Amino acid sequence: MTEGWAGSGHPGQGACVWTPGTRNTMNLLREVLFKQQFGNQPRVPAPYYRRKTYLCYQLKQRNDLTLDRGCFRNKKQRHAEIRFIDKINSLDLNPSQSYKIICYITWSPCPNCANELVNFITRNNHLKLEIFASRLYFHWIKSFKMGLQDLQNAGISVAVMTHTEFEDCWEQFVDNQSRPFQPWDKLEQYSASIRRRLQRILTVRSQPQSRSPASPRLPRQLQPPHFYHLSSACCLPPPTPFSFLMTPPFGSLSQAFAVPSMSLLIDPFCLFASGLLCGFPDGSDSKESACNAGDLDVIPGSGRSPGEGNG
DNA sequence: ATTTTCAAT
Ligand SMILES: [Zn+2]
Repeated sequence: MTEGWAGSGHPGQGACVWTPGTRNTMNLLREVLFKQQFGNQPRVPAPYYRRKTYLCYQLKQRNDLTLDRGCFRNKKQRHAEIRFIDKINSLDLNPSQSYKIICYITWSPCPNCANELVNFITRNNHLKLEIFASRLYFHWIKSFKMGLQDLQNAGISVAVMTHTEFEDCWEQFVDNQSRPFQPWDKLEQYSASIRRRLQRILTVRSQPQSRSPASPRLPRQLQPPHFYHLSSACCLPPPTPFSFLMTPPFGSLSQAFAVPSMSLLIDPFCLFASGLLCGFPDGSDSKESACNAGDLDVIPGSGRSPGEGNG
């Protein structure tokens, strides 16, 4: 029985499974697909294509023996991370044995998936999960940043893919024709920039009110609740940051559940800097990303129109 | 130096 990429048609549409002991029947990623989807360029190189989410995982024993590996893409609304969790759960791993799972993912997890991953790893203390993301998914939106923080607070290591991880991914998951990994232009430079951005996100800023020097970091149980768990719709990124300004009524979204406020979903500073809005009463996330321009902290829409860069 | 990103047409 060959369990290959599920889904409609071409490889890369669904999941692939590799079983130890047998021949490697896992459908490998094609080289172009790997470079297109795992590429960490800040913008998609021309000609345009859409960068989707691919998750490649390696399940390892304590002695570094790989027990399982596979690659997932989302299936409609079912994100790759959820399919990955389902897959690991289906393996019925021995709870008294410890495992390590390495994940290479093109986009970092959304808030809902981060929440599910936290629940998953909390229920499975014998698993050590390491996530390497090539790019940060909506990294300027507060709920997405909090999701990444939650991952780390739950003991899940979150890092940005470097040459080492790209190379390992190339060797483990790509139909590489036995050729060595050849990095694309400025791979390390892009990786370093994204890593700096992730560092800023994962660095818990001290609360302006609580200045107790004895408690540098609150335990997870005492941290304020987040909003993304109310509905998966909360983690849906707005099509454009200001799309809600253009839709006359808020419509079904606000009726379905109590959205605290749109300002909670978007970095206030992003809107503030855009000049469209000003005077947020809750300046919890203001001041951030004002400096460090030239990194990923640059404010979208604050400069000239995109696509009109250097010339 | 930098976004349009687990689409929907
Ligand atoms: Zn997700």
